[in-house]
Amino acid sequence: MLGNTDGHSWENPPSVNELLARHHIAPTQQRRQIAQILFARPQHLSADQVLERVNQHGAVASKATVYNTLGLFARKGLIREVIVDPSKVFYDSNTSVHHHFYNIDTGELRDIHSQELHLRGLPELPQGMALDGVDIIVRVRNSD
Amino acid sequence: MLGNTDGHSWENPPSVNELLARHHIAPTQQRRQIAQILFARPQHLSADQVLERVNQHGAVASKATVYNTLGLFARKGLIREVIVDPSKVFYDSNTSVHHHFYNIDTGELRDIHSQELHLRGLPELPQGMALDGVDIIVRVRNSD
DNA sequence: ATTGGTGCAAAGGATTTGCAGTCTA
DNA sequence: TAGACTGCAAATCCTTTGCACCAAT
Repeated sequence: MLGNTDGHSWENPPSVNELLARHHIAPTQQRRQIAQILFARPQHLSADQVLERVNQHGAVASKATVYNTLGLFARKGLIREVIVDPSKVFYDSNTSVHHHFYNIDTGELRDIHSQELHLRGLPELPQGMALDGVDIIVRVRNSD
Repeated sequence: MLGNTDGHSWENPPSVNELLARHHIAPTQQRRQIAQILFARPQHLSADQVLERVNQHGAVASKATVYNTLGLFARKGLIREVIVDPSKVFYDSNTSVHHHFYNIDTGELRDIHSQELHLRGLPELPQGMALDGVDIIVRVRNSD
């Protein structure tokens, strides 16, 4: 795979500055740092985890800024919100089309590549509605 | 359709007492009332909406009891939790296999019948995991 | 008597908000 | 200097918990 839908390749990732520019987001210190963490590799992080990591080596961003930034990135299409757990939102730095395994025992989230799972027959949308996205979540639990 | 997976038909619904008995749930006043509301028809309700409706004609159940009861019903398989909105859980009184449209503008949740949408190639589950369920959420927004 | 169920209020946790201070063009 | 961004603390909202009371076996 050389790239994804509206994005970049993970093999040869653009700089964070370029990423932010591409999505029309003003590059501030904390936005760059947060993007740095998110786009180090495809991953699923909660706001709390991002907050923790961004401040791991000294204070960089406040809680409010992390929430604001993640919300902004999601609205701008840089990252994807994954809603699988009522208690917190995950942010997925991989925006290519794919789906998820969610382990309800451990809270672990794993990708399902889009080739592994296909939908047949998306029903027509109700009047006056536009498609925003399709989420497929395969919930699993530990079988022991 | 005469019935659904582990359940009952909506054309000829069993009494709430029978429903509770079938799922090994002790029939108390408030559980009966809550079931009454949920199973009046297939629908999607938040805990708050259930609380509101159950107490519409005089106090019947407290907030804690509504939450406890909905959690219990979900664990026992009487209803299905639908997680589409980070801010609240919906409870679906229709437990037959089906999926959902979710309007991110209005918060409205609508069924997609399982015949309208099929999955091809459920990937094999990771080691030591058992399938719990598959949720498909088609997110839509108002196109105006 | 013991077990389970309920109600109330308080606690909890994730997220948002208000607002003052900062930065940058 | 205006407009955008940040930080802190307080506020909010949904949900869970602790604990005393009540009901049924």
